[in-house]
This record gives sequence, structure tokens and C-alpha cells, in this order.
Amino acid sequence: MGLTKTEGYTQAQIELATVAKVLGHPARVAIVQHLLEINACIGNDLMDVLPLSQPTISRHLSELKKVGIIKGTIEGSSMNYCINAHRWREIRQMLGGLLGMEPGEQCC
Amino acid sequence: MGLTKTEGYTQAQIELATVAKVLGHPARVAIVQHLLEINACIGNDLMDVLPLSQPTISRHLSELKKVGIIKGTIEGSSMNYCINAHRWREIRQMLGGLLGMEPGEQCC
DNA sequence: TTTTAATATTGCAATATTGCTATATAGTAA
DNA sequence: TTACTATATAGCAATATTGCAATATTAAAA
Repeated sequence: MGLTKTEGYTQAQIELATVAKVLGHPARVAIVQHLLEINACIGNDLMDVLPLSQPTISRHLSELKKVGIIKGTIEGSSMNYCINAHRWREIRQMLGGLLGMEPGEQCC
Repeated sequence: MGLTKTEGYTQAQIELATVAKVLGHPARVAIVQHLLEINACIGNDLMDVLPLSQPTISRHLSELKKVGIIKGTIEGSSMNYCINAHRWREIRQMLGGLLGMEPGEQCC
């Protein structure tokens, strides 16, 4: 089918999965890391950083924007993209809540 | 194309993305949470927990196993699945390293 | 041995994802 | 205005993902 069922899961599970999925591509990981590292807003200088065409980068950016990880503001004829700090902390909570759980030591 | 390029990314980026991708489905999130919560090994009791058929659950389990999040040992005619504690900590480090980064406050 | 239970695999159909080229759009500069 | 720059969108082809029903496999139970 290719269509993920949504009934039967909690809203939290769906949102966690949605965010994880967006981070589930090396280009988007690279974009997020880059934005966190340079700690500044950029346009599509990403063409020098990623092995992808401009349209493809644009699509990855739009997926990151869709889940709120980044935001973009218009700056003349170019775009300023950056991490959405508030949302980033939310995501840290969300994923951190899962990652922070300790598995028992007596498992198989 | 539907094929993710791998050249041009670091091994760390690819691995991070691979793990995130596997967590990018509510069924797999639910499975991981369940295993962490009940802190015990289970078979396909998951049929009572997830709105999915047995074969579909089996596939999700195998994807989780592929990236090492869970492991399964044979227990007679059934399987004991559980979180791979060592790998789980590794993943916590990996994702935590990204999530822990602080975006600057001066962004757009 | 036959049956039952638990799990995995196969094969399929529907949909999603990724990437490209080509094109559109919008602002800036000449 | 025209030309240029930066970005987005449309449209396409290739591949991946998700889910199910049907079937295989394997071990325990009868």
C-alpha cells in the first residue's frame, strides 16, 4: 500500500515518528547540522555543501520546514533559513523522552 | 529516483539518518516504547498492541533488528524480542549529539 | 505422525520518496 | 524595460515503503 496507518497510535507516537522520519535522510541531517554549526541563517549556499541539485535541496528544506525544525524568512530575493529554536527544544524533549528510557538488563 | 544518494555525506550522517528513518514509523515507535516499558521480552503479542497484521508486524520487527535497536532470540517456537541495551545507548549518544546542540538565538 | 501455534517469507497493489530537468516566480541591478 | 540571481514548483522516472493474503517454516503438543 505504501500508506502508513494512523489509527491505533497515540498522537505522540505519530508526531515522534513524523519528526524522526524527516531526520531520516542524510541530506536533511547534514542541513540541520550545518545550520546548528554555523549558527546563522543561510540561503542556498547549501549547494556547496550537499551533493544535490538546487531543486532537490529546496525540497529537503521544505520538508524540514513542514515539521517546524527550520524556518525561513525572505531576505530580498533570497531566503534566510535557520533552526527554529523553540521547536528544536520541543523535539529534543520528544525524542529525548524516548531515548532516555533505560532498557532492563535482563533481556534476551 | 527514490534512491537516496550516499556519496557526499559522512558515515556518521548516514548512520544517524538510517536510525532516524527506522524510528520514522509510528508502529516502530510503538514497538520500541512497548519493549522499553514492559522491560521484558515478547513474541508477537504485539498483535494485541498494534493495528497491524502479523506479517506486517514481523517486517517492522525485522527493520528494527536490522539497525540493531532490538534483538531476538529463539525461544522454542516463538521469539523473544527486546531492546539491545548496548546499541540503544549508542543510538542515544548519536541522536543526543545532534539534539543536544543549541541553536543560536539571533536567527531569523 | 498429525496437528497446532508462532513466526517468517513471498508476491502483490497502492502509495511515497528521491532526484533530475525544465520552467515559473520574484526581487535586484543595469 | 531587460537581464540576472535566488528560490520554488511541476512533471517525470526510478526506486522504496507499507500493508495484506497466502504460503512456508519450525517447534511443540496431541
